[in-house]
Amino acid sequence: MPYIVGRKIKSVRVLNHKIVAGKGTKRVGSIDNTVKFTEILIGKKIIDIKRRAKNLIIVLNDHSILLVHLKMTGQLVFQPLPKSLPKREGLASSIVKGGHPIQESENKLPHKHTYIIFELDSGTLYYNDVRQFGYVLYFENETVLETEKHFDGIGVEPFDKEFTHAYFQYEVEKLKKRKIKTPIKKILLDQKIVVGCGNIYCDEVLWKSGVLPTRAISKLSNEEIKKIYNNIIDILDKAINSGGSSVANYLLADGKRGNYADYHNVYQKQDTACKKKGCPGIIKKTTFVGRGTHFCPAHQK
DNA sequence: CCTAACCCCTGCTTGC
DNA sequence: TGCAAGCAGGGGTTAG
Repeated sequence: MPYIVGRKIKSVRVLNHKIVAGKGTKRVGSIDNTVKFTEILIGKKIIDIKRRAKNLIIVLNDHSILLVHLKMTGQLVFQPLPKSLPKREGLASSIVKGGHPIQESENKLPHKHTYIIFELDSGTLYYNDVRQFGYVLYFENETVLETEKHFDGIGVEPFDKEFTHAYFQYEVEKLKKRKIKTPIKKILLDQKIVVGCGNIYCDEVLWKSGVLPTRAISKLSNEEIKKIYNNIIDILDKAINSGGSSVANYLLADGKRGNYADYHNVYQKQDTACKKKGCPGIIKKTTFVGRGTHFCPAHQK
């Protein structure tokens, strides 16, 4: 799994400066000089990869950091150097490759949406991003991440021991007083209590919990809060174990697609029968809190 | 302090 | 068949 840990960066090519400039982030223009971004990374070794919410933190040997956010269509795909071929097959192989590409054209890298190419000493790491919403930012060290408050105001990790039922219950109770009418979907989407529930998993969690996305948090029962808590962990766990949903352009690090979409119960299931046992409902889709929102009007209350 | 609206961007889908 | 408009969405910023 950690394909790139321990590898050294030999060269970096930035084909779209916006990805490294930090526009639309809390770090506007900190490094907007593509040359500087490129040069500062050469020779550094990748020693660790961490994650905080939906951010990827690539740690280098001098403890500088690449902060990566893929947003919806970003991809970080690693292709190892091809294994050296036996002498006799070497020539034949190169001929075959000329006329009959081994890979599908869409898998060929780099392609028109490849915006950064990291040459490592064992292969190549590509940053691709059709919609260019994502970013790869350089930080001198982890302290800078903190001082620049990049992660300020975001909630706990769903798989952290901090994320207990008691914590979730307590945080929801607090909001019940301040944000009486705020719908539960908005609370889950804004990442302030717990991170990880994007639009797909919000809809899935609420479907499984039998709670309408529009329901005001002040009207949630303790039992419903507990269901939502359990389902956040359950659904995110299952999604991760099946490699994510790959709804748009999401890929695993080796370029393969995840298959959690096969298990979706509501997301993009509008006008189909509700999959809850014995439920007569037909899944509906609306726009709510600025997002496509899917729910079963029969069993979600 | 809050919320709603807008912005970034391209590819796919829909409608005429 | 073509073309334009609409939609998708994480999360930041801006306006009110």
